[in-house]
Amino acid sequence: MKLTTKGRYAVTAMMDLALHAKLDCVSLVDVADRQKISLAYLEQLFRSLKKAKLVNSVRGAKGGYMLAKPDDSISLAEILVAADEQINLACGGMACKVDEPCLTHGLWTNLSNEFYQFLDSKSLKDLVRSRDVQTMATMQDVTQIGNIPVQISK
Amino acid sequence: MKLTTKGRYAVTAMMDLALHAKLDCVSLVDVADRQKISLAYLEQLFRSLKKAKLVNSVRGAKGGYMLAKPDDSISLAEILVAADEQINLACGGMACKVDEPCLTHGLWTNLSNEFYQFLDSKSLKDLVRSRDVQTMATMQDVTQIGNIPVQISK
DNA sequence: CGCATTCCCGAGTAAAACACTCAGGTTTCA
DNA sequence: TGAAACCTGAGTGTTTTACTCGGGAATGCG
Repeated sequence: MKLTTKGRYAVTAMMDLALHAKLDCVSLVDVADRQKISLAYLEQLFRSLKKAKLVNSVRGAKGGYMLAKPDDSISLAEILVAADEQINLACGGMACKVDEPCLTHGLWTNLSNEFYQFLDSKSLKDLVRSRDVQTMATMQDVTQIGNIPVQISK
Repeated sequence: MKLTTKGRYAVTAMMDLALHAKLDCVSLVDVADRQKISLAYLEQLFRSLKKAKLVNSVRGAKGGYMLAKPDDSISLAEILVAADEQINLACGGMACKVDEPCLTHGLWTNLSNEFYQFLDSKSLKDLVRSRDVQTMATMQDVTQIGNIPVQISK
């Protein structure tokens, strides 16, 4: 009943993209820097996100990643699933057979479904819009100015 | 985002108690048998459930366990928490400090709370009442007759 | 051209969590 | 007395997690 850091990082990184990759693509170095996530780990993570068609990539110098879809059509559930974070509380294997399911089998599948619906109803846009995310984001940008003095204008 | 078997077993076992320990206490041997769970593991599990005051125990021969409270005042959340199943999606340690929380910090705490409320709104009584649980339970009882020919009457 | 930058990829690995098991002890009923 | 049950701490193999590492391939820039 807990989230892996992979899932958490995936959401964080996607929010970072939503905040910074409006016009241009963003390099993972920047994301890693802003969100304090290991670069190598992020690269691995973005492989999954790309495979799930949530981000597009631009290779080579000045390359990076950007959202593959508008932020209001990417759900929290999608991101988590892309990061191997299966939203499935159901009983795996063990004594729970198809012909003789365990007492709680139905319970877990129902809960999983309900929970999935819930997470699927939250879009990346919703997340990014919240007040505290906005203030956090500007704080991170301010800190960034020291490192990257050029503001994106074009 | 997945449940441990410990949490699942805890709920299953509590449902078993709710179904069978109406008047008398039920031994873990019976529960283990009906629900196909290792006895030793169940014993360990019931330590936690007892510590959480969800069950009472009767020691010695003819002993066993019973619910410590009426089934409509035990929630799914309580059971899961008792089984060390923390309902907490929040970011643990890492780069997320109190003075400088990560972008998603608020998000996870909110989600955790919502999810907890949800699980806390489901009582053991609700779970046990569902149609498929009832049919499963009677099936298990029928299978039991071979092993324990005496029906509890008093 | 060449070289820094960036994405891309497979594999490896230390540490933690999980899902148990075991060996013994204590209490109680018959 | 002895079997049945709860009680307890410790141990252990397996799996998962959360990374790291070494190298490769594409691309922009001077």
